[in-house]
Amino acid sequence: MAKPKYNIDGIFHALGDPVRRRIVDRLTQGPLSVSRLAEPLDITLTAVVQHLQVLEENGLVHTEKLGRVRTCRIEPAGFSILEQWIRDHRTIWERRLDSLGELLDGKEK
Amino acid sequence: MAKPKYNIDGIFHALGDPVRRRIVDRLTQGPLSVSRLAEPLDITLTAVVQHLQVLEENGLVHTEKLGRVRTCRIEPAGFSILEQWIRDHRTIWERRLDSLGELLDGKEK
DNA sequence: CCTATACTGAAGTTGTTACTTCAGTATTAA
DNA sequence: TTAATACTGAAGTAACAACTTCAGTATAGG
Repeated sequence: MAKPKYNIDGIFHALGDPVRRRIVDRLTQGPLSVSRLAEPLDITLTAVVQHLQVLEENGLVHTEKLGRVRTCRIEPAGFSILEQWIRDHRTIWERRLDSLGELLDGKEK
Repeated sequence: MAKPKYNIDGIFHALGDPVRRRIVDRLTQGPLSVSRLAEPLDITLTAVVQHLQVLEENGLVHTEKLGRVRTCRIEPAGFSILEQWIRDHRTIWERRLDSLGELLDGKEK
């Protein structure tokens, strides 16, 4: 599959899709094959593979094929880039976090 | 303008666009009017307003109109949701951050 | 060997997104 | 009161994104 680009643009884009975030969520509980990953998602295997490509291109997931099974696992690189972006920007909005408590309480995850 | 939704889906989508991130970057240095914001971006004013709508709908920017000028500033709410998402997921990939140093060194911002 | 499994790749469809143009409406300033 | 400024809104276009179908290929098991 394609090599990771590690740019913040693609990382935001990759994580902006709910299916891809769901894939990421499931992978945080351990590695899975493509077809195991696809089971609970009601889209075709092909679509899952396409999502995995996006995730892998952006350094969020790493996959490796052994025999006929491709195993997928979380790749921390992309997440670190994202975390770094947040860190770089946090100081600025932190100043205005004073009256934010009530907002966070009513948030959705 | 539209009211913020505060969902992680829209927040990732909003920040996935380089023009919108550039707007955010500029606003972290202080509030600006729509036309001042538009100056360095070589797209139409209308396009800038559309980007601002996306940012505002997702709680990343707040705008307020006084007279004929709409002033835009950073809104911490959306960023906090994002930060929370990262926090919720970080522990999982942290375990695999061992051999990551070299990756982060060669990264682009 | 033969069949099932686990993907892979190309190509097409549909909806969404980023952008444009153009024609407005308020404000402010002269 | 006129003209410039600062947006606003509707409508259209082009590119892209998410998905599908279908027709493969490679491996594993019986």
